[in-house]
Amino acid sequence: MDDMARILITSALPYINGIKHLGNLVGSQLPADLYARYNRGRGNEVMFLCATDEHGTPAELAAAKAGKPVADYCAEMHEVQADIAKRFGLSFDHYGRSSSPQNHALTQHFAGKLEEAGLITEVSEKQVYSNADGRFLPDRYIEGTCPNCGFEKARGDQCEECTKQLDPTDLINPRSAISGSTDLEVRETKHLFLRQSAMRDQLDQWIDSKSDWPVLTTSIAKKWLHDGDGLQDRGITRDLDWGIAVKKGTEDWPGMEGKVFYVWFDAPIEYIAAAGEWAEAHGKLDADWERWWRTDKGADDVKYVQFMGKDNVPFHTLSFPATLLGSGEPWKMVDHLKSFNYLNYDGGQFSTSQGRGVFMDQALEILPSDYWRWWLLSHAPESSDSEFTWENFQQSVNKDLADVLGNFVSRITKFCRSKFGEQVPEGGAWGEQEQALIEELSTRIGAYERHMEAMEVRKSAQELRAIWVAGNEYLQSAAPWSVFKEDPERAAGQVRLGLNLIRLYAVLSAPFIPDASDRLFEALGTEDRDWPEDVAAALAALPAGHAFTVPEVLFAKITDEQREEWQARFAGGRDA
RNA sequence: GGGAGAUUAGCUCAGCGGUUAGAGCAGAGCGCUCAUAACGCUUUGGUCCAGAGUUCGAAUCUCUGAUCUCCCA
Repeated sequence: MDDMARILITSALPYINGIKHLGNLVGSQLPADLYARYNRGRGNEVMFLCATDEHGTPAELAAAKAGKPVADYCAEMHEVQADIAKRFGLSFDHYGRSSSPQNHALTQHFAGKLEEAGLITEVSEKQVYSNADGRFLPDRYIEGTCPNCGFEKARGDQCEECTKQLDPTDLINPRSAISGSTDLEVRETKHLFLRQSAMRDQLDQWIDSKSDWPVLTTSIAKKWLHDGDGLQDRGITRDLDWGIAVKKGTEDWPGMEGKVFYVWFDAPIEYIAAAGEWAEAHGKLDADWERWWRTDKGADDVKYVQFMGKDNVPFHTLSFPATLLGSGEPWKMVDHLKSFNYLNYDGGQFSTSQGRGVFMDQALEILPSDYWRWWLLSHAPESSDSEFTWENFQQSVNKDLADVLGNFVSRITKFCRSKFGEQVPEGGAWGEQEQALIEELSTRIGAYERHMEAMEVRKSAQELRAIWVAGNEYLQSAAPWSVFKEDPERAAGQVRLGLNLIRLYAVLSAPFIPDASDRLFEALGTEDRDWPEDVAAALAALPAGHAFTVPEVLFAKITDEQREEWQARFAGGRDA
């Protein structure tokens, strides 16, 4: 076996204002978890990090709507999201918060380093201030009549009716989208900009060095780098209360009093800060997290993989790298970047605002997480958008989980119990059929490993399913229920192999369906979760005489009645 | 307005220059009876969005167009 590899995995940070839907889940956190669990299963050292993204105007508004101080609101919502993530089996080593002290310090540190490197400029801007709200309003929180088409609810950044891009000052009868107040004025305010334009060549070279990235990813980055005037500088501060105070490291930043960093700047830095939070939570030293993130402190042999939705690619290929490279410090940069398309819901989009589709908490109310994990991962939107329909969900889950895998476990354990009792029977030797099975499994497991390592999620699922099917094919052709009548000893050997197949399946399936896998290990009375480097040896792991119990139904089927009920319930309008 | 992706069997998708285009599900037939009316075997089913071009040869490359989705302006 190869030396143990070290894998750093991050998934895009979910925003704090509400529970995410299944489309969000399958776009980053779930495949990241699959990859993390697989690598742990292979014996690699894994650091899997995620966090809630908590700053910005939407969080403030959501808190105000809930009638709570924003810090309290975020703290509560973080707990809610962390709890749901845990119940979905997302195996983060740490699930942090972008509002953590670690992220405050690190964000201010990066800003200071970028300033030292001459990559920060101060720009004076005119922004709309609402006297009634007592705050500056981001462009999209100003509403008015579109000067182009007359649409009355145009936003300050764009008219959704005629798609014309607008400046807030273009609007006729502008008003605050928050309070409706028309008592608005334009005020001068100063902001810091990150000079991404000055880093274009450096970023370009870095992208060029990633020859193994998908064209989809590099072409998006290249377009941003070279289109028009090239990569634009971006504001990294805002006039808000909720956020990370603008400082140069630990020192004040003259002229920036009362301002905070813009959420896009501090959010990706939380990937790193989350490792710091992990260290604190586990009583570790700084060196323990720095060996994942600082190439001068041990991270030079780390493989770093990011998971995200396609819309997040520019941030991860340009903005965040600009921060890291610009600091002049030896931070670990991403090695592989896996992005996903969108999952649609029954002929339309999942919609958080309209409550259309299934949200993570609702999903767990109606079925265990493994059902969702299996369907979502085996239908992950990798090459294009994919679609969730209840019919497809019911069919796939019933066939794959209940019939192919669940029933396999059931038939072999129950047959053994009735003929040999609840322990692994002894006697019998492997013949041609068994050798053929071992060969097929070896080939298929090899393919499964290659797909997993390439992060080909759907193909991995297909191969795993084929591995389950191989067990049914073997049983069918070996037919121990017939053999038993003439040659009980030979049947015993076949059953012993079948029971060992269950353990093998529990090991291989754990990344997809961890809870079911745990139940199988429990029923088999073993904690031997070693990856099958040698299939023949793995199929002898449970020796004759080893006691087991027949597990309860592993996956109950989804009935037509259930499907119809859920279909109606989730058609639109999250029950408020 | 610019860019990207998609369009292959009823459904969900592989295949991305080389024999008669594949898988799973659904449909049909047969077998088995250990099992969650489960499993196995066989099988029906396709102008590979349209048109033009390159090539000895195209689902696969090029161009044009259509439809859908997303991103950017």
